Amino acid sequence: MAQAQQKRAVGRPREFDEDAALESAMNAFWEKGYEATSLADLCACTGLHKGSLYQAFGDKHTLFLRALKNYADREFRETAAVAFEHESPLDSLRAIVRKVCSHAEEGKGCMMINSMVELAPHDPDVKAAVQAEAERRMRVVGELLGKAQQAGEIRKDLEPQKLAQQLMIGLAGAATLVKGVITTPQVMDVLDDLIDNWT
Amino acid sequence: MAQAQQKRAVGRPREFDEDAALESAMNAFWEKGYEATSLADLCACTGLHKGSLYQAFGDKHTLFLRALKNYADREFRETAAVAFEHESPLDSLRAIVRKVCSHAEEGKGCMMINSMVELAPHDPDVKAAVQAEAERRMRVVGELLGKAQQAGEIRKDLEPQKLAQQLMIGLAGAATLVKGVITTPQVMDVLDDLIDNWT
DNA sequence: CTATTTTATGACCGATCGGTAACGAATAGG
DNA sequence: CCTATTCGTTACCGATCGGTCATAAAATAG
Repeated sequence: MAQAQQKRAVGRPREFDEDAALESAMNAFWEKGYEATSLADLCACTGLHKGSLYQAFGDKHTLFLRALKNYADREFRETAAVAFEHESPLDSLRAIVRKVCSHAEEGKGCMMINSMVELAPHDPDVKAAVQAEAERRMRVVGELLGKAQQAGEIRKDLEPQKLAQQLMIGLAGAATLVKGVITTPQVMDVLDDLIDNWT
Repeated sequence: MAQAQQKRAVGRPREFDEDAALESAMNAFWEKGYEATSLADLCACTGLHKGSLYQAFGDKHTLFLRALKNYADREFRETAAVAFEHESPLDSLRAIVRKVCSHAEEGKGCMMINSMVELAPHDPDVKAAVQAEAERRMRVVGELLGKAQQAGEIRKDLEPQKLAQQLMIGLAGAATLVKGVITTPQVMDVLDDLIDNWT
């Protein structure tokens, strides 16, 4: 395993950036959902042709799974980064809430939630991906809640596990309701109040 | 305007029950969403043919709006009924939570939430319907919260409006997460804890 | 009876769906 | 140079999409 940067391809080289194409596809799926995004849409937003898409990513379903994974990883990375910019665990939790809410732009919501609602009950692959991501986030949030409790920032009579579930449900509801019935600032306010109940 | 029960139709009489057909279509949309439910699916679950469907309900989009309205009205009716079986406003709220959670069966969720996530950002009609329904529910929940506060069942330092928003977000999150990452009993438990924080 | 109106049925429509095959262009190894 | 291999492009595939239409059946009105 010599070099990873200069991939010594044998045939004709790629003329497009695979990551950029994946990013475009991800945004299309994020905005319109799986069923409503056609191959024509994907070709339009990536600038590629069907053949290239298939050769690079496989069929629509496979491409969607990669896009979803890409979304999950990037959001997790960014959220974790934000979380550890603060000394106080509680401040980190509040920062996470703000980050997630601001990321769930109005009209787009959270791709994870969107996919869970649209596909999870009928698509085992999506369900597994969503469950894995939820578990990962629950772990991080649970740890932070434990630390916050240990630091005396949260009442000791509350179970961290329950609080983590409460927060996850709150975030999920937020990502849902921003799609039509409530504004992002409002939802942040409500979640802040929710956390206030724990102090 | 004589009689409503015996409709004196001039031509050939309907051979199917319109309400039953609407109910079947509603369940199909509820379970699979708008895009993923084809006309063929609707014909299969109603037992009708395309032509009959069109003549009775108009196109797919119109039928969906009627199904959504039907869902909203029935759920609202049932929820309101459950709410007023209790003397205590707080008990009514808890009953509403249980009702909504149990109605949002695992794998199907809540049709209102499903539609909001899938369509609200791109479909003005659905957005309006969802907003109207959210407003209606907020009103009921807000009233109950006010009464509960007045009855001393909820702390007086909390704003009913905020609590109503918290509950709506919680219910939305619940209806979302039951589709893959959490069970109905768990979600009920968490929402009960949420309300406990208010007492 | 005939005429009219409404329904049920199935054939049919163009458009679009996701996916594939064929072929020329561009690179590397020899 | 030639060959092998990969990529970009285009044409094409059958299936399905939502939606319409012609026609026959079933009722009432006269």
